[in-house]
Amino acid sequence: MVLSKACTYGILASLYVTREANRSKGYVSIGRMSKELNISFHFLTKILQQLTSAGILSSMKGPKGGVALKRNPQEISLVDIVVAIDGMGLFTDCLLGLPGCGEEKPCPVHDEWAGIRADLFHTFRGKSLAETAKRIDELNLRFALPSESEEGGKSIRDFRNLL
Amino acid sequence: MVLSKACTYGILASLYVTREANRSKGYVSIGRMSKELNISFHFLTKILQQLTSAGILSSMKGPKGGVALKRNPQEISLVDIVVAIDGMGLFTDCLLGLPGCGEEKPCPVHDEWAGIRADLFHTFRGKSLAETAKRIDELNLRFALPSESEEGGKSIRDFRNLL
DNA sequence: TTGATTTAAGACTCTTCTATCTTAAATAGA
DNA sequence: TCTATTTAAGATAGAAGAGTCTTAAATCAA
Ligand code: SF4
Ligand code: SF4
Repeated sequence: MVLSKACTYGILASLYVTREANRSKGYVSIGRMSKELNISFHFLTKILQQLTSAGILSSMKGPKGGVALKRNPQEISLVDIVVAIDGMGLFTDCLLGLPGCGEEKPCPVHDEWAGIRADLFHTFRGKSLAETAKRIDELNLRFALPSESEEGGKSIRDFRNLL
Repeated sequence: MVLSKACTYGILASLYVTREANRSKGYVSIGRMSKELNISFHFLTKILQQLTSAGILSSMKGPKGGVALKRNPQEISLVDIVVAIDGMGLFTDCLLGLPGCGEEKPCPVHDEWAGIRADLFHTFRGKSLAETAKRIDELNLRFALPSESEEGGKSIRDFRNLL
């Protein structure tokens, strides 16, 4: 998997918080978020703690507590979330996992992977929480996991449109 | 990690076999290969078994036994190795891991990821074992893991050249 | 102040990936 | 045929990721 589950959930949760912030002031309840996104409450809590200690979210305990964006959602990019949870590895590691990766002694797929890797980085870096959340509303995109009942859907794995 | 360790090793081993095939006829010893690539013998054996049952390699037991390419190395692409070991997931799965991924109900990063995913596929698909092995010789590229002694090198993780 | 609510933190379980070890089967060569 | 060599196959173990559970600490409201 390219992104860890934790990272995926972190992105979805960040977008959720961004949208809620547009609707009402105050902190967003993790319990409510976990229900709406179909993510395990305790697992989600752990992930959000990472984002909190990374300075992306702030949190508050007690009734009316929860998490909130610490900075302006236009200034937070998806790469911030990814790095906070999965680290920079995706954007810096060798595709073949060879230590000492680099221009001096590249492996056979270096040039191509370096380009794709940079694409990935720039894609995530160019997407702020604010505009991504906005696009969700405009285009009615999905960003929650499927509920137990609609699990039947499975992934569409269409090999042909890649050719 | 984008590719599993097993898949990485499978690619390196395939390239090794391809190069050996240019030098001498017959089967390539897994024991010798594991030493030169610095990959655990038993683990490598298991991976090569996958490639054998996938029809990419043929194998022979006993003295002078080993593995050999079953088809012409110009007709085997890196995507064949990846798919045989890691499956098609990398080229078909959602980046966010949402089931039901697709055009009908895409997630917020669909368009970008679909493009990058396709790039990855075409890159691997466009690289045959033959030409990749050739490029290794021409450009003196690396394709083995570092030995225990040169482990010091570590990965170069230069954040800046991505910006 | 008291109690209900909510996040924080850490221990714990479960699964998957990585790697190792043992035994069996096949082959070449003496 | 007999023996050494080499891959095949399955059991086992270790590490990391994913997910759960319990207890503690902070906060609000009555
Ligand atoms: S392609 Fe470049 S970055 Fe990837 S493993 Fe090879 S040397 Fe490293
Ligand atoms: S970007 Fe497309 S492929 Fe990736 S998770 Fe979203 S819908 Fe699925």
